[in-house]
Amino acid sequence: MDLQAREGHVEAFKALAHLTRLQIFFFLARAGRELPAGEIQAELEVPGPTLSHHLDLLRRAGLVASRREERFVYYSVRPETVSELVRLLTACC
Amino acid sequence: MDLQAREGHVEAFKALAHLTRLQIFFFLARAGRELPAGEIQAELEVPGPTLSHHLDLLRRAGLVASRREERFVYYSVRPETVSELVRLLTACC
DNA sequence: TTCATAGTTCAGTAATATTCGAACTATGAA
DNA sequence: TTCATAGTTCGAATATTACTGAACTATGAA
Repeated sequence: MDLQAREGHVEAFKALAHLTRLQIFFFLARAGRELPAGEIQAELEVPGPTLSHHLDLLRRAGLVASRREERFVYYSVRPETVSELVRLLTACC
Repeated sequence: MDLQAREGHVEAFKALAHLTRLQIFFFLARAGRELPAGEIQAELEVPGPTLSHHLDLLRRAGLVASRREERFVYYSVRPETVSELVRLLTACC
């Protein structure tokens, strides 16, 4: 196991290092399906621009995927990235 | 699995969300034993106060333990905290 | 004592992140 | 067209983190 700190890992941990973003991420994970941004907003009661910013950060970190369909933008977790973090942390201990 | 975002998880992810700290953490993990601060400093070539600051953050997040013995302060990873993160992330996907 | 070593705390500055109103883009319906 | 809905981008204020030289504490050796 290589156990090397890479910039990508830092970005992923950064994305999870904020309560609102962690809540967004877990809400998506619990849902087990893609959700439109508006449904996340209704759950977390955060202003639109703030939510958009957090979703963008999660997306750039590779933790969620986004897809536009008609008037909605659907977000979903990307399990591969999560697995990579699990693999990394499991290699530690 | 509860999959609830708690402040403690945020703190742990924050601690890992920085390249130097991730390097410190992995260096300790690879060592597989406690190391004095000076040995970490020799490896990472970071100024003393900066290293001290990062170690303090990792310690407050529960990711490492510290112990003074004579003139040295020994740091080691706390596997329980890492396991908790793994449990959390595994519950996602 | 005095000195050297190991590490931390202080304090000021620089850099990054967060927040969210206002303005914008995109899509579909009337 | 015109309007409403869904969401993003901009911009500027605020807040938080990061960095590190200087000064400090703690321990052991001479």
